Amino acid sequence: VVIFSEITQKDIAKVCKVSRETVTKALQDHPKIARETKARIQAMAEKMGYIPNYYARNLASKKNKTIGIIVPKISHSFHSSVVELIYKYAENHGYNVLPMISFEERRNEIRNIETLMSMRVDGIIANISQETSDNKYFHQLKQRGVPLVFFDRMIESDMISHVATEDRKATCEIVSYGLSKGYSKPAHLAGYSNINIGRERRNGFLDALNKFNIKPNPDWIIEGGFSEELRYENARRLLSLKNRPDLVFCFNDSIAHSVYNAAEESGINIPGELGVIGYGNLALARLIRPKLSTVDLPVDDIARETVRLLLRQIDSPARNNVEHVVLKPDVIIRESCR
Amino acid sequence: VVIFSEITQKDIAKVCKVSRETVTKALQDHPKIARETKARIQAMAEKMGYIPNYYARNLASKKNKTIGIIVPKISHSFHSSVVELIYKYAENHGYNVLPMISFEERRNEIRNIETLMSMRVDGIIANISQETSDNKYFHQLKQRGVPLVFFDRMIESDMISHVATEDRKATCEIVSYGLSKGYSKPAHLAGYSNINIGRERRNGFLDALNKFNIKPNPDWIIEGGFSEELRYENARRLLSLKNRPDLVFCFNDSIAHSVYNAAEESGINIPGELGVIGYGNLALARLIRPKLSTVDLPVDDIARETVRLLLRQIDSPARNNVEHVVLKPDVIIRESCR
DNA sequence: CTGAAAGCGCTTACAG
DNA sequence: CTGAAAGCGCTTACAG
Repeated sequence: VVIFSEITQKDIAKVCKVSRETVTKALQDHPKIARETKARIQAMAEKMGYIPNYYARNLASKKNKTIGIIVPKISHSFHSSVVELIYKYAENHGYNVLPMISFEERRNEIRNIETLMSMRVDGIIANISQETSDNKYFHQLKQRGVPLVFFDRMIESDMISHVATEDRKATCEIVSYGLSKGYSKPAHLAGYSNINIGRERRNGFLDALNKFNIKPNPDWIIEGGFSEELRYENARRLLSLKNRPDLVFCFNDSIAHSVYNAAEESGINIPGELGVIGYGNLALARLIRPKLSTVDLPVDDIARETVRLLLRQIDSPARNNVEHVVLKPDVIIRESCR
Repeated sequence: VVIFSEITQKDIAKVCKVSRETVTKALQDHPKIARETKARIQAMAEKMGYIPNYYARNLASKKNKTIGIIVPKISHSFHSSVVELIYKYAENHGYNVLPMISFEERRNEIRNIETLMSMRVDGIIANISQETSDNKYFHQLKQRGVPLVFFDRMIESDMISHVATEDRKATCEIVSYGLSKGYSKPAHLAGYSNINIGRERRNGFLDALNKFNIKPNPDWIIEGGFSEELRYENARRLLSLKNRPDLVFCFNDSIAHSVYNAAEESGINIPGELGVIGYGNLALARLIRPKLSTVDLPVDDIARETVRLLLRQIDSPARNNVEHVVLKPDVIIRESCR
């Protein structure tokens, strides 16, 4: 049986011989409706397969209990994990969540913002695309009074809450560890410096060099290139330099993995001739040999704090409560530099 | 500046000194509005920061151009990849997509279905939870005329379109390969048999045994247990049997990885004393040693076909066009059984 | 305890 | 080319 026409409260009202409004109230378990009437109406609604119209309800009530998440990708374990956790935490607080993907393109990100605005979501959580280099559109959100929290990738701002990690410090720590093990020619396969995480990790790297009185060699710092091909190409380029570095700090573990491949190709031994350090502690870090030293991000804390900051803004919209949470990542020493 | 009140078409109409309806039409670039008026209204809307109300628009127009996706998880690379690709393909066809997560619980899955129904989405794509053993709620969707397509995990039905893979055949092929290499005591760490993929892979395993005239040993078939702990426990249990199998076909690559760990623990050599076969071709399959023989799923094809079947139902709702697409996975022989 | 009134913001024929 | 009318399905005070 195909039910062609949509069943509305009006239909139920007609069958139950009450007014439309009574149906509304019975369905929301309103205290002022007679128990018997309520039961009758609810049973009938169930029987008729009534499902409330989300749009009509939200339009009339002006409540939606919905938050949006914008991420550049979900097919990466960090992103999918955080999105899943945010989804879970937000749902536990009674919110629907709408995940949107920007595919690392600013154009899509803007479209996502607009879609979520048009949906009048109660708040937005965002992790910016690689192409994003200002907060123009996100600031508009704030101007309209839409609660907003950044996590991970962001353009830092006094106006916008965020949950970040101490990347600079963790990087300095792990690179210092490497340098303390006797490596003296450090290179960096870097992230984009327009985005906080690229910049922080780069600065942490430079901090460590500074601590060891090593002058950074510009030839040994290569920015960008995250596709499999580009990662490999950058690694090869680095390793085929006639003045070759003996330690590589990589912006993320995938890049580190490409360095492994390029090193194997060139017959360079890790960690003997080349130390390698990653970032992110992907599953692969424990699987590749030698096991990769890297930095572990507190995924669960990031998700939980992000939701907490957002709900706080939603619950007390009057106060302009911008909060910046900075979480501590874990340095994980394995076998790839010693 | 915080914009407290929402800007509506009425506001624009007042400023532009035209009627509300004219604003509507100007904004949708209606051909019957004077070019000059249109431009004036559009400019003003832009200037005032007008963003249409999604709910009002959908309620009034009865169009939404939105599809929902329900998956049990996104923090697994197969799921996150397929969801991301479906998202992309659907978006390319002009659809918004709403991904929802059931967290492997039927209760959540039902709630997701209801939410999407209340949103009157144009169609739903689903990958069922581990707890789901009938199509009761999904059939209701069909009864209401909501286009629906299953992919990967599903309860097969003549009433519901789906995109599946030839798991049984691929499994038989790869297990036969293992048996042809001299292993003779095959075990199976199996998926749940209430769901197609668990059943198909188990049947493929049995087909292969049958081909080689090997009687399945019930002690060597263990069903379920997907958490890291349970996987490891099952693997240990299997390997500590006094009559130990010499080949294990695993429902997925993660389980195979646990078998590696358990084997290492017990000093059992792979592939010498124990052959291991996985399923899914996760990134880890190439990273662990020996490299894992496994079956690769055509993720991109799955996503594309799923979207295609759904759009077909949306575009011609009158016909009851149930279609079943079955895609061919690739057997990938590496080093874990020989 | 029940219902009539007013409205949410937008769209779609229709008339002029 | 522009606007008045009717409506989408639901909710929220308010009156009785």
